[in-house]
Amino acid sequence: MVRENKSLFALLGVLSLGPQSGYEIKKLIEQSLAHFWQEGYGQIYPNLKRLVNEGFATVEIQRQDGRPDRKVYTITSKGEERLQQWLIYPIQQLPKEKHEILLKLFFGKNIGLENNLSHVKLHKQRMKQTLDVYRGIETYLKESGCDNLDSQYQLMTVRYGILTAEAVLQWCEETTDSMEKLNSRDEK
Amino acid sequence: MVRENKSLFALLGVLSLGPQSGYEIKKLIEQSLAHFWQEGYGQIYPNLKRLVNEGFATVEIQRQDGRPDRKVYTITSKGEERLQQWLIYPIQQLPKEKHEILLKLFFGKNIGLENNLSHVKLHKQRMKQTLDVYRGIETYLKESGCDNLDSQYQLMTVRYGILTAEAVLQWCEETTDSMEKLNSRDEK
DNA sequence: GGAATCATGTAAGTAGTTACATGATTGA
DNA sequence: TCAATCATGTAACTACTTACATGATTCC
Repeated sequence: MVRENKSLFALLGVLSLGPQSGYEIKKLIEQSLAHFWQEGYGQIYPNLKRLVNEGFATVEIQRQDGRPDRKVYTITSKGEERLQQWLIYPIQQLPKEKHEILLKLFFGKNIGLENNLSHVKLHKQRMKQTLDVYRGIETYLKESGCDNLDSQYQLMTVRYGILTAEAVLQWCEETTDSMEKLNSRDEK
Repeated sequence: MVRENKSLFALLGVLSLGPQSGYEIKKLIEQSLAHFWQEGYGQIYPNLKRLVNEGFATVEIQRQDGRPDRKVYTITSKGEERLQQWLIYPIQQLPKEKHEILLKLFFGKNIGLENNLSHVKLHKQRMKQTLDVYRGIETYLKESGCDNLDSQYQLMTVRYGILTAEAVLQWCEETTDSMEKLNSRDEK
């Protein structure tokens, strides 16, 4: 089976929003896709080169005074077709996830309860912050872009982040309770 | 920053449950850790070798008639110490997730609504099946191991799977609704 | 007869991360 | 003066996936 390079499609997708440089693409991914996708420069620059080689994008070098040159990438119609093809193609698998906290908890018996508890507490704290960020984005998208189709789709991805983050917070509370019960049972 | 090889700790963790062969470790991971962790043979066998080289485990070759030899790995006390050290060490980051479905949805404007809708429907169907599996495991763990500490920790990891899967199903319904509203708005 | 299970492993390729290199400008 | 931002990229390394190789046994 030939593995498709998903980074390539992430880049094509971003370019479908408008011509941009590698640097701008990175920022956009960090700001808008971060909760479900991430790319480093080590992936972005070589893959942009590849997109141009294969005719899915074109480059134009822009001189700037005082600042480094920019290389602005534009999606071609061939690139748009390829993107649409991929967007329509059904997803083959549920994503494979790696959760360090669950790996540690699974083997929790090997260490004291307080140590396990502190992993959960830290996770909860981080999750709360993340949720706040998502809620901010949700509010912004609801206010600004009711009529904008792109905003509607972006809202759906943010809602995913919110609903799952809330579930994780609920799990943190439930798990804290379970651990405290285990603790009081031990003391007897 | 030195990256820690988490596969090594997953293997040490499994070995902390009892001596096992690479083949058995793979099965155990598929059965019990699958929803938050996965390892292929390409990771397992070379890493087991490494564990032995570094004194975290020992090997014993068991001859079997009619069947291939087994290499049974046993965790050493040095390995147990290393595992505990890692188990206690705080997690540095929330996991970075890559959700193909959200990546596709984010760029959903490029294709027709029905195409986006079918991604969500397929996802919902798969998620329902996954949830059923988790609920089965939950029931089993609750019945069998109330007194067993390992079961208690395993239950916490399964609960994570259940709560997040339920949230995702909720999201699927919400998203289906949103899309149908967009559709009827378009028709006007 | 054919598929699945038991059991070990390697090779080759793809993906992803981190650190390094450069250097001007802007803002606190 | 120090950090951040703008802007591009590579090299080295680590992680991960897939396919290949072997071969007996057991179950349908």
